[in-house]
Amino acid sequence: MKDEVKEQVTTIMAQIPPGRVTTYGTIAGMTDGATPRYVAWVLRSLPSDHVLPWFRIVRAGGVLADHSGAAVQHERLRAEGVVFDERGRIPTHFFWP
DNA sequence: GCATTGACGATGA
DNA sequence: ATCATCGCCAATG
Repeated sequence: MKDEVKEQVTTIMAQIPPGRVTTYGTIAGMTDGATPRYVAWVLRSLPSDHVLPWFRIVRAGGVLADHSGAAVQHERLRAEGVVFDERGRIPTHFFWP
């Protein structure tokens, strides 16, 4: 059921350790039947008062996702201790799992 | 029910 | 290395 998958996505998102990031494809692979697009849709559809670390989810290769809050996300990750290289990418060292 | 869109990913030029 | 295209799947109009 899709609600189950959405719950899996939110659960995995909440399990991301601080100072680490993960990708849409990774979450999609952990869940059953989810796709990166679906994960993205879940994040976008989250309510305003969510407490999930949505800013820890980036695109494949460690590139920030294309959304309006990318700058905020960058700032948040920087506050978490994540380091971006000069090309705006996150080293694989910060990837989770 | 069909067409468009989207916080993506992989592949090819 | 960058840019362009296709594929995926679900939601929305």
